[in-house]
Amino acid sequence: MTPDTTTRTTFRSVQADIVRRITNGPWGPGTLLPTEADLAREFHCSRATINRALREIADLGLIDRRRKSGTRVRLAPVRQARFDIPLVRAEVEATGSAYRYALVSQNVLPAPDALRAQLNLAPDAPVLHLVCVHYADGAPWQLEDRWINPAALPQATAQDFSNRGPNEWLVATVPFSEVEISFQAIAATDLQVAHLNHRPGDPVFCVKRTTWWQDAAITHAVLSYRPGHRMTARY
Amino acid sequence: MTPDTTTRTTFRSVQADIVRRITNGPWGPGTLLPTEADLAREFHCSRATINRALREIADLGLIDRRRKSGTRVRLAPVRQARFDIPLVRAEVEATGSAYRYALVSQNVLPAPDALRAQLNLAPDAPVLHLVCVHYADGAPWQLEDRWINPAALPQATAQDFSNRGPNEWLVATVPFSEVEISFQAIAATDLQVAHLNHRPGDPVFCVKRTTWWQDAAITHAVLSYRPGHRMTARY
DNA sequence: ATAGTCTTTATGTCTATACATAAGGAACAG
DNA sequence: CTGTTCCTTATGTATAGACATAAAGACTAT
Repeated sequence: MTPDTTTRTTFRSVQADIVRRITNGPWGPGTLLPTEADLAREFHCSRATINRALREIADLGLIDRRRKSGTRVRLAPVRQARFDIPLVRAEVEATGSAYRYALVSQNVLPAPDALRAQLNLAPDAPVLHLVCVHYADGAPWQLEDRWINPAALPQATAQDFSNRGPNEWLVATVPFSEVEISFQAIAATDLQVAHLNHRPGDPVFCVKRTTWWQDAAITHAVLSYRPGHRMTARY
Repeated sequence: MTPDTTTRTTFRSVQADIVRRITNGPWGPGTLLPTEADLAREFHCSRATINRALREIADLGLIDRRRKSGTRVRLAPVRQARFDIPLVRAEVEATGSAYRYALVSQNVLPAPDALRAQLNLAPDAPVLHLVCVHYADGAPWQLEDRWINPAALPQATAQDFSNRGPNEWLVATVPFSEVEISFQAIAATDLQVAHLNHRPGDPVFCVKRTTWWQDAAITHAVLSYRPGHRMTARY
């Protein structure tokens, strides 16, 4: 248990040791940890090193830190899963498949009520609606049902999306300040049946994403995947 | 553009400024950023402050940092979504609902082939199989279909799960070194129809989680949710 | 009791400095 | 031309010391 003094103390070794004590050692859920100063003395290192170790452990969700109260092991460790959200092109090419893109439709129309609420648009505000399909080795991979707010992004209306997906154009063009992303299972609609090899009512894995820039909603997209798609993370 | 010198320079302000320059300013994709030393001079702060700001921006996935080569804005920002994975109890109580737990069945049986592959078990290895339901205000919220490897966790067989969910027992009892978690949409099976208010074939949002401790598979769980469930994150 | 104020304390952050380490690039040898 | 060695450089990390800040707890006046 005595820290090694022959090798240089690194924040990673401190971190690993503390995590060990929390997960299978003496510091069970609810335990109040020693202060940074005490730990620094114990590990023969500076407080900054302890601070960094503890800060990262807190990031993982294992401990809670509060000024004056100190550092406490969480009762229920709120572990977080991190999912990479790549561009579809990268996602497809990562599987070793050839990527192809196709634009299905593009038009400007008054915003449907549900979308108006989601993007906080004025009544009768026009929106740009795009439907496109992303293919992996010729088979449909993802259907992109996208709405862009032309009030926030006037250039979008004049843009040509026949060769390049709107998402690729957006990430390269528009900064964003906030994104909300949600995963859910829905029953296949006509659009998904027509483009994704689904049968009507099939379970479809779907990602809905809304993006804002400085309090203005930029775009909302419904990305639905081919049958059997999973989104995986390890930690 | 000149940094503010009247107020104290904080790594957060540096960070915000640099992110601004990347997202809507002069530092487009592929740009090589000035070195930490140069930025420290520009922002009138120490290199440690710049380092922390850049390190966190790299964590977000906006930039790539390499020794000697320097810091470069990523071509395709690999944004990551972080999802909290709370205990069901916490998840339900966070919605303001009353949590209730029920054990549906508990028995030891030979592992089905698919599970044997997933957990890397010996042929005919026995596993503990549990089915339980988590309720929010009396309505079913989540169905937990869990398999525990008694070879890795002998105490599990003797444990009483009638009042406390296996997940709560597991997180409080077993450390883990690795978790794989995946989200997908499946068609409702008999089990989900019986316990979750689904109709047969309905789309069900489902989370599959496998947990290892020191190369031994501990447990595998299929968590399926009530109709309409979404998993949401912002960043 | 109760509300407001002060003290104490643990974490949060910044600084200056030092050394470690990965990796690009130049110099060199074959 | 090709591979090896060495130098240089940007990031990575540790340290001591200082001050900032949130918040618990004590103390005080009503």
